[in-house]
Amino acid sequence: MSISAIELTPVQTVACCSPLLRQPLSVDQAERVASLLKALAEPVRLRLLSLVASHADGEACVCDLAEAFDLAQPTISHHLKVLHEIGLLDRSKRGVWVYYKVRREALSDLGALIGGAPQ
Amino acid sequence: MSISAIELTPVQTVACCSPLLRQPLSVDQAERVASLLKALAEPVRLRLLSLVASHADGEACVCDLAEAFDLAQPTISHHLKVLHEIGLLDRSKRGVWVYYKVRREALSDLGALIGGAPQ
DNA sequence: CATCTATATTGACACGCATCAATGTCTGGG
DNA sequence: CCCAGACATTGATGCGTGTCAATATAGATG
Repeated sequence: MSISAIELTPVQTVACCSPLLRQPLSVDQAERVASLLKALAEPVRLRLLSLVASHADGEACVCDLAEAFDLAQPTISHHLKVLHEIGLLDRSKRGVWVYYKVRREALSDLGALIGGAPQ
Repeated sequence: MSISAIELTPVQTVACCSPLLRQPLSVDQAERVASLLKALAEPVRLRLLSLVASHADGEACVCDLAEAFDLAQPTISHHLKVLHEIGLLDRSKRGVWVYYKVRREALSDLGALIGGAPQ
């Protein structure tokens, strides 16, 4: 159902935008950026991101992550799915385990979009 | 109820944090960062920010801003209040008009927190 | 095939929040 | 003093979403 063979994550579709303050955002741009930020703007997901990043090899399986929270396993899976779908987490299945890894480039693109070009 | 006489905006209370990925966020840190991002993660507020920034002198009054949206005036006031309260917009009243101005430093702090230190 | 474990999906519920109409507050002018 | 205009506050409503229990899927092992 994707438009082309090239798969673009939501992050990539806005990473090209001017920094927030350079010119008025269009309605479409604002909605795309907002949905990205909404995905980040959740305490559990923020902790998941930083936990994954701090893990050995920058990777962590769901079982490692779920231990750190007082939440049901489906809830953790849900949050990981959200982060994966917007392109902030890579997902790789090895055996029975699923490993997630932070896409640092995506996060820094988003940071630059908000804070202005890092240059 | 603040800890000291120095008034810190929500942005300033997290701006000192390590970048998101350097070490696992505490529960408290995650909640503070999340509430900041929630304030940003709204299409109307994103457009308001970029509109104010693009306005002459980097300032705009509510009447200028309200014109750009198909929303009731109280809704715009509500969004401006949210952005002001987290420290992303400065507020100054002159006569009957209220002018808002982007605190660029606050935004760039937030961007750095997400995207890693701009260095 | 049967079973166990790791992870994902589904459906339901409760809570937060964007929005509006109505009303309040403040300032300037006649 | 009263009116008009700019902006804020309040209260109500509908929708989005974080959470869980229950269930499904999929890989490993015997």
